[in-house]
Amino acid sequence: MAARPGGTRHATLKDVAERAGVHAGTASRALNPATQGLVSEATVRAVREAAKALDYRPNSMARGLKTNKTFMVGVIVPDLSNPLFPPIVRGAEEVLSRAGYTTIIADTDNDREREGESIAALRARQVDGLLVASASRDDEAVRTAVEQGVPLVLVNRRTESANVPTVTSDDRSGIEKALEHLVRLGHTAIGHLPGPAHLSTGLERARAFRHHMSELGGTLAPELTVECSTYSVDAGAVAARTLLDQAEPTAILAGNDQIAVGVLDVLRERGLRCPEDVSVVGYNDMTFMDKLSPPLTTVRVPHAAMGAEAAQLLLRWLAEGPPGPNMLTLPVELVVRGSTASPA
Amino acid sequence: MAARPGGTRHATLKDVAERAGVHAGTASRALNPATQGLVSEATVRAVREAAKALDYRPNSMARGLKTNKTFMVGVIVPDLSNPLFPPIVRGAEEVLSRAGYTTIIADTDNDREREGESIAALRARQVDGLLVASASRDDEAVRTAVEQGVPLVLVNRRTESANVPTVTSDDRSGIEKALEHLVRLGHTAIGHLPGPAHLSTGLERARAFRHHMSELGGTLAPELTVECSTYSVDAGAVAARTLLDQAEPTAILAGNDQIAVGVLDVLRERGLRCPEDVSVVGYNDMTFMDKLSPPLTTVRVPHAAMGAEAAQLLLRWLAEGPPGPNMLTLPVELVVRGSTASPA
DNA sequence: ATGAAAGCGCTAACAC
DNA sequence: GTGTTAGCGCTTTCAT
Repeated sequence: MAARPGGTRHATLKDVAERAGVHAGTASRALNPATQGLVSEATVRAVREAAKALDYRPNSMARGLKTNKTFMVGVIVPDLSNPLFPPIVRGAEEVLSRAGYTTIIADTDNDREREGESIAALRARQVDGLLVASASRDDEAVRTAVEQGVPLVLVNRRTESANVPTVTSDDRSGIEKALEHLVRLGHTAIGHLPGPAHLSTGLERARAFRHHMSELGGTLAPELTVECSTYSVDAGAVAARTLLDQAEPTAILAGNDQIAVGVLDVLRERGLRCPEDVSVVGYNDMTFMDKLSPPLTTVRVPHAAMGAEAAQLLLRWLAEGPPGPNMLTLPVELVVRGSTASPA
Repeated sequence: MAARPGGTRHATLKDVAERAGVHAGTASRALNPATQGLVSEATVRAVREAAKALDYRPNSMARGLKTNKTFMVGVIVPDLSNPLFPPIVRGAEEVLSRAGYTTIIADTDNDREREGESIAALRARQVDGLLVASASRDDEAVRTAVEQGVPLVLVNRRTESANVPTVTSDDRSGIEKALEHLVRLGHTAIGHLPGPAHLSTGLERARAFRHHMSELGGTLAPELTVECSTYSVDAGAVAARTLLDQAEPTAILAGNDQIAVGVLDVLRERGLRCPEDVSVVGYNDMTFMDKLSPPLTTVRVPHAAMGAEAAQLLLRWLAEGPPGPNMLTLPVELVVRGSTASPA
């Protein structure tokens, strides 16, 4: 080994056993809560004491090699810098760490290929399971992993490539609430800037928009919808310009908050006031969306809870074997702020 | 093992060796770039082919157990939901993953005790080294780890508890640039809301404030400085109220962007306009600070670069042994936006 | 150039 | 109740 310079060599189970005057096997039993009953109380005490004295830490690799469990879980996110994902990660991590699992985060940088690589790398590390927040509707990497029996739970985005437990939020109800709000304010020409259709959130919110618009009696002209190429401020701005060039919406429903920010920029750029000339609704309620000018009306998604639920599902899978089809949909909430008002 | 239901058993090196018609030891040599020269070219080809056919992935635990290296690095952050930290993590992760290292992130939730637990948990996982972004000036856990020879690099925050390589940004120059800007605009009564003094960023920026204020000839009354208990919007608002109760600054330098957001809230709450009545400067330039109203003048800190440099330092340590005293300070940049103007 | 064998630290099946 | 033993998958020294 590359000797840890000045480093203390770590105590091994054998060291503990010797100090306690027992065999390594006995020490193992004494330290493990599950097998502790098989050992005399005096021995348990002696071993525990020796362990404490030597500051013994079980070597998780050795244990993992033997038990074929690592107590590590991989979490794959498309972009950790997107404020949407840290809460998901933290929600998951809290649940997992309480159950003794360590979380490894992989960031795919919104790149499909890197998602595959991340899954492969994590599997090579023998993670016990995977939480995937980056799935696309057509996701080869997820399909493969699922086929190979990897315990895997999707969060935030669904896929059509595999039948796998998934925790999302209620996109239909979110869109419905947003539209109801706008229609109640008197809007009929409502523009929609959905996220990319290759992501479930993009497609499902777009579908929900069409469905509820016709139900609520709003205008459903094709030129009122412009799909964004990505969930970003820039793509939102590009789409907003296209929309405003080809139609005259009094309100715009954005695919997410970043897109909404892009919309606000373009409105300013064109001398249109929000909400007086055009109302804007976002989606997700990221941090600081209440500090924009005007504060953004948006749909609040319970990201931390989604992460936590997904982690629960995964833990159950790990403990009890694969669950049946399992689609958890968490409720969302419309947060009305200053970016929406009745049309002039 | 808890059989992976329907799962494919993973190919082992022995499987590969058998398929290639060689011994496991030979297969190992053939697959390892460093020892590949010891093996005939034909054998290398055969083994590589077998490995590919079986989709062989070396078991990192088995390897680690033997080599006493895990190729895992722990990264400890105080709060992943704070937009400041994801870029640091990503910067580090990119460098580390290119070198074959996997990153494990631990979130201490701004809790000293949890920092200690995280370090312990990561060490129990046999990480090869640690990147710590959560250090406090007086940090027992870091001190202990360093004393025990754990390769450890600090990023973003320094400590006085140990002599350890550290990558930060230039707080003094950041404060100086901000103050110069304000003084040039004509401000003399400049309030300061530094972060908590138990963090190096809090203390050092406070010191720099005093130093440069006296140098620039501004007012340096004690009632113009109010320390924030945490780096948060709420703590910033609390401190801002205190400040405005006891003094009449025409400009406020906030300890970071969150604090600045709290200041903006309080100004609004009191009917004071920014920048007409009070100018505000933040610190860090987090995402969306350019979308506030008014857009926030702030000091941009190269977080991703800091993460990357810290990772480099750690890699060097891992490869070549402990470096000497090593304090890297990255330059910062003042970003002037709409929240600063000349006093009325 | 390759096979044989030992052993990393741990757990578990088997003795006694 | 505790010692013994084998072996998880890999690397590496020692033979040959």
